[in-house]
Amino acid sequence: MGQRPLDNLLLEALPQPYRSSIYSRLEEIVVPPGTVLYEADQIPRYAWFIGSGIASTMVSMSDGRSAEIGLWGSDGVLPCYHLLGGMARGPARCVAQMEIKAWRISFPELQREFQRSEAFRDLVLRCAHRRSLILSQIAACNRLHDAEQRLARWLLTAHDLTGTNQLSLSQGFLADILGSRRTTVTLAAGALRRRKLISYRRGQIQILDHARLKGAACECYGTVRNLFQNFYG
Amino acid sequence: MGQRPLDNLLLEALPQPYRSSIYSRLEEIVVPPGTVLYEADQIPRYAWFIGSGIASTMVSMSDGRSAEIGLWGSDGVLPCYHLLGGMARGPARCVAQMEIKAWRISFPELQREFQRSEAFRDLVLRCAHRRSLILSQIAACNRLHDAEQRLARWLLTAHDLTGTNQLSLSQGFLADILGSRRTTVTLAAGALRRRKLISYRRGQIQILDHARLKGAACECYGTVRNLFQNFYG
DNA sequence: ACCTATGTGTCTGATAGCGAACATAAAAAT
DNA sequence: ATTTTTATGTTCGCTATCAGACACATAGGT
Repeated sequence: MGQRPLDNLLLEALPQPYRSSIYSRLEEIVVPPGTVLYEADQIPRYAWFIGSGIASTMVSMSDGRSAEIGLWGSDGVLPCYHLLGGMARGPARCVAQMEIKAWRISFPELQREFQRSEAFRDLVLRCAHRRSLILSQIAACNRLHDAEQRLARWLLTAHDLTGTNQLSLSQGFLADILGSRRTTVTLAAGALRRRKLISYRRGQIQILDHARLKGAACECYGTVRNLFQNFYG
Repeated sequence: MGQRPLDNLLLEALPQPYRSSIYSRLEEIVVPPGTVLYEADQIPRYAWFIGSGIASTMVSMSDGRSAEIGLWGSDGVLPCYHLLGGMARGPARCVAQMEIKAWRISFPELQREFQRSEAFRDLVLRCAHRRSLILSQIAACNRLHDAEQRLARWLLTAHDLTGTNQLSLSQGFLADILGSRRTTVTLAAGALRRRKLISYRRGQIQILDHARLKGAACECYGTVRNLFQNFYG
């Protein structure tokens, strides 16, 4: 298992010496779980390159209900869509789901870098490309699959992005992520625990059996995992 | 009401004389409803600039169920995500929902144009940007809103993209689009008809009262409509 | 006029999830 | 040690949707 290395795949894919010149302009920062990396409907202040930890992009409705539309780890840059062009406001906000170590930079400055450097732009475009395809799959998954399948998918993806089987998340937060009620998550998690695929206690979830948990997840887990492969290869 | 003009907003936003040189390399074509513009998991043969009509991008699961993840009219280029870079296979296929008049071009040729021309690339990036934001909203909508709200949203969006109140679609196809069962669509459509917001008969749906239909739709209609505004402005 | 495809209405029973309430338990704060 | 906050377990009735079946209506082809 072990923690992922503190690398960001996009930054590491940049050619030298350009990579070093970028790093020198980045601010290394550690933020606690719950930190909002950027807000919905606002121009983002910073762009973030995650080194370790995960963050969720979430869309909230006016009645307060919400659903996760993307889970981000140490690949890519956030918010990558907003770098592409035009007005930079979107319906999603981004929240750290655990302690995150990241490099950050003023968003307008990174927009200028996107215009200036073809090497950097190409990597951002690859990131946006993959992420759009992943989002496509998740959009359909949100409609077609039930809470237990989506919970299993989410746990496996979170494991892949963090390298740990131990996730610190309450069922209430998982309900926001999955776009379901807390009681629905409790039932789904209880069903997975009864089958000994996971265990949990008060905000700590542990994956016990990856192979069988994959069987409980919808096909979207595998589809998305394939899209994550060779992100910049 | 009346039909939309036979223009593609992206093409029309190109500066002259470059625009004319692009047009000269495009093939003008009319395709019937049901035509697949590109398949899932395959490298697309053509890129399409729609002039009139609408097409749906759909994701299908292995059990045969499917959901629409995007509705495309005379803005933009399809498949815009695949132009961004890297491997060009995605989980979505694209189907014409009515007769489409479009300009098409070999996909690899348009990829080269994307690399070559900054003016063209900028417009594609704006398209991909807006579309990613719209897709984000739809991904959450698919999870959080019921069939009747989503049906109302879809009908209004289809109207906005085609300029007509008369849509030729069976409830069976609407079920595929909305990711629901045909009987669920029948119930939702029946409820809207009882309130005199729409009328329909055998594959023909008509919007009767836009204002009140908007009231029956979820907030996602307005959110997405705002994102469509000033696409290239 | 007939047949056939397809679209629609409408039943069933079954299930997933909602929405709200309440009890318990564990951690955190004082 | 006590209080407060938060997380989880569990109940209830209710609704939306599923899954399957069948009847009927309509449009198109012959």
